[in-house]
Amino acid sequence: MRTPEVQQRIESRLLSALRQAGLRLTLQRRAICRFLAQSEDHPTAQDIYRALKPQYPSLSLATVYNTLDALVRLGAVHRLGEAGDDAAHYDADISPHINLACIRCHRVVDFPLPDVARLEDVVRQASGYRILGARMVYYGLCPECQQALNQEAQPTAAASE
Amino acid sequence: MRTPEVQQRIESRLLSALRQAGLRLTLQRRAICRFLAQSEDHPTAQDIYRALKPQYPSLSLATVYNTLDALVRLGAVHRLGEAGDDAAHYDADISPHINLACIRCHRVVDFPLPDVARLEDVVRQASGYRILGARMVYYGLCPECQQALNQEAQPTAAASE
DNA sequence: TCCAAACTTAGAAGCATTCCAAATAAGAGA
DNA sequence: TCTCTTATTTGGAATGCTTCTAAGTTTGGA
Repeated sequence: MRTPEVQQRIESRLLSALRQAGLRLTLQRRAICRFLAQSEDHPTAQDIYRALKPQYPSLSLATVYNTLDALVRLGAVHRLGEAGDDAAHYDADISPHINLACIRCHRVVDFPLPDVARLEDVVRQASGYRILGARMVYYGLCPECQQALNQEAQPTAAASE
Repeated sequence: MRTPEVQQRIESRLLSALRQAGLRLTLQRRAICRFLAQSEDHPTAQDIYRALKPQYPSLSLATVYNTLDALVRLGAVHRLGEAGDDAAHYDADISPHINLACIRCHRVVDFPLPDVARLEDVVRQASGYRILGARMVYYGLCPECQQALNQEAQPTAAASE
């Protein structure tokens, strides 16, 4: 559960990014930023659209894509492509943290990341990049999928229980 | 430039992964694995298809997708979604390394990663994941795009040169 | 050599994402 | 507060990546 303080901080950061880029803070953009700040998982454009449509009946899917695109271009939001489903997922938490991506069930869960400040400095100086955000991705099998794979391999032993 | 030894190692690893999974090593799959092992950048399915079509005229795009999907499911290849263009990119180098993703020009370049073995152990033990590969993603602006943005901001100063 | 299962192929279908033109709303200035 | 300019929203069409399907082909074992 993301604490209200964290939500508030993320929402403010997203709105600031839009404002500083000279973009207008429309009702729709505010709603999308608020939703991104609140959601713990990594929603797709469709997820956001479906969640906000009831409260904002005029909302268009194109607007969701436009806003997400603007936020990604500003570096305020990350676009994730590890999920096996074809839709892009978005993450408003751009602080260095680990994403654990299961290659079987395609879930992507967060994991706190120990200090990487030094690493970031090394990369910044050697590459010349202006670094806006970071993300460590480990690909693997989550505990549930490891168990499921074991049961698939020996189905009789488990079934005779 | 990827050294021939590295190419060979990657190609062998991909073929082994397919073999160990009980999948057949067809001519097409061998060609796709070889191409993945050789390409330094992060090709899309289309890139692979176009590159191999001349030499394998019967090759189908569906086969490319099937093979890539199999390799991703086996954890032998990573699917990247940071590129802003809509197609998924694939990376056969699953050793821990940094991807520098420019949010403006969408290029994704590799960067060698200092030792993260300790970090990986911490994550493995705390999460229960079976970790198959890792990738650090820094989002930011590459040197060229920083320069381009500066010129856009002060076009007259540069033009009066 | 023969067979069953796995694989490839081409094209159709599905769906995420982008594009477009008309309608609307934000924000600056009077 | 009112007006105006311009960015933005909207819905639907278009694009293009990816998946699906059925038929033909190939693989590897017996």
